[in-house]
Amino acid sequence: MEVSHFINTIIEEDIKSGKHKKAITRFPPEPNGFLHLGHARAIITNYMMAKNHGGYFNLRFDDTNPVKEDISFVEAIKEDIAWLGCHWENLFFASDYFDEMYERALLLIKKGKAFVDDLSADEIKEYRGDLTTPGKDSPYRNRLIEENLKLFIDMKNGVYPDGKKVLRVKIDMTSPNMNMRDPIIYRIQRAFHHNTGDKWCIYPMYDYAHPIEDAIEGITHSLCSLEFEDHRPLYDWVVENCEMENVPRQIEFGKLIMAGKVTGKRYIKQLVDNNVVIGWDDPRLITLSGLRRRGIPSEAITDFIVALGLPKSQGATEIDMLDQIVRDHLKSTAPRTNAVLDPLLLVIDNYPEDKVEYLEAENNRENEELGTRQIPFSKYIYIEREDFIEEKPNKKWKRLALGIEVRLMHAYFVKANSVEKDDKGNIIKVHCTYDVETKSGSGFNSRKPNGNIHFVDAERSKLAEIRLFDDLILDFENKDVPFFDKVNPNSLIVKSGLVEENMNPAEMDRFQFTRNGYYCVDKDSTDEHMVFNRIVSLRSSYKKKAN
RNA sequence: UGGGCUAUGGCCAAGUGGUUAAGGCACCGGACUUUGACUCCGGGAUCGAUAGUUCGACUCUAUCUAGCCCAGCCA
Repeated sequence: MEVSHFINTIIEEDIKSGKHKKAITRFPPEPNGFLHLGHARAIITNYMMAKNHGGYFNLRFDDTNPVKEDISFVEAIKEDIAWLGCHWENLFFASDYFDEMYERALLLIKKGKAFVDDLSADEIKEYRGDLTTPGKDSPYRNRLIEENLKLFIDMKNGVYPDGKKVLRVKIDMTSPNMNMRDPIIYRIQRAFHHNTGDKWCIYPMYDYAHPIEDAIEGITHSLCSLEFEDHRPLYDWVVENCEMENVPRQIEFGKLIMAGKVTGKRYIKQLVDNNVVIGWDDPRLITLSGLRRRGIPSEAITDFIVALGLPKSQGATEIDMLDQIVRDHLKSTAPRTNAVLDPLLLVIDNYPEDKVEYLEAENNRENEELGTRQIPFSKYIYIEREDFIEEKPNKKWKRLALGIEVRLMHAYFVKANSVEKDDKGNIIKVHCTYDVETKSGSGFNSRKPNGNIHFVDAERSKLAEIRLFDDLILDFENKDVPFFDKVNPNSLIVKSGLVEENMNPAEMDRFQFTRNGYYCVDKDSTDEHMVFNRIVSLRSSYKKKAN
């Protein structure tokens, strides 16, 4: 796929100048949570940059902090990335490189570039200064190399308790860039690591580990988000001072933010823990697993990411943009089928009592390859309640009303004559007559119907659970209201609807419910109890005109 | 208040000194229509502000304003 943005330009120049023969990239998630739409930008960008420039892309789990990570996320992340179609050449773990990182740290000490600091966490914070005040050197900064070497080895060998000492690098305590004020590169942390077990009690910090990981793997372009811009000088410092053979280049791009959508891990976790959503893969979430479960095609996500480009500006993209791309993907691939979410019985008084006709209906007018199906039609059918009104309200009304004639798609014209109501005045039945002359496909065109509506045969249809989704959080930007008070109580609407009797879908099958929207079979669905998720509704100018 | 980054129509976003300032989403008209869908046609910005440089600036300079990021032994 063609892409054009500043990073692509940089890579092309590096190849043209001979600096690199190809691009090697990586996606380095920390296995501490689920991936969401925002991550898709990083994944797809890294993947495509490598693929488009003769190279390859690695998946590397950045597992340098065992207390925050969990192996269970590793499989979930792999599944999400595979789903996006971004094939990784190698699967690595930062922990694979712990030995080499340790050796490089020894090298820094020997070069007089790193020292063991005995200051407490609070003291280190105090010595660091703040945004406007320069920091000052630690009193331990000038220890002898031999002493630093011994101390660091002792740290590694478990001589000291957690937090007692750290290894820091000597740069500049007065730097305006906080990251350069003698950053800590190793801390003591007795925690079981999913990969290295209890082998280590010291773990490298991100700023030290990441550039080494990239260099070891021969990454040419290390793409990450904007908040790491301030870390780039340190990244370069580590690569240089650790004397890494390969010199990767870090380039930052803007994060993808979706307007009105929750992406913060702690917020999603709270929603999950409080059963506001049914899990990390709830279709209302924009986690990749949620989008997948909802039925969004992964190709639509790729197209969406590419369409957005790769800006450094900050803004929130509206979900409508993704929705429209999803519709574009589904319109020619999803078979049409009729479903009635809110049934109203329609009795065709002049149709024979026991007669059943099977009418041919194309599965997709835009894609004949999807073929046709036979749909049953009889005296008793269900239509959508909102497709009938007693009195036609205005000339715009293109549905059924008393005295008005519409076409039942693929069947006949029917004219409504009377209604039956219950005690409360609710319409429970509409009586109509049909015109046999108007059968679909007969070529009849001597008069036009007032509209076209769909239906489902009353007896020959199946019940199904249909889930509709709305915004999970209302008034998202309002900071005055606590997060949980903004949860939309109606973000999930469950309908008991009727679908065609021939409906017998497999998991993840997608359909267009005629005149309504695109739906996907949910993982909760069984043969006895079908469950559909609305992926996205059809566009509609109806409600807008009505108002 | 120090440093880094960003600022183009309601939203996203092209554009790197000379274009009527791309495109998508959304919105508003209209055509077509056995999905009020699809498709098609039409509609809107002088580019955060100000002052400069220049024959000419969204593109260069200066100042200002606004937003985001940084003071974890997180990543």
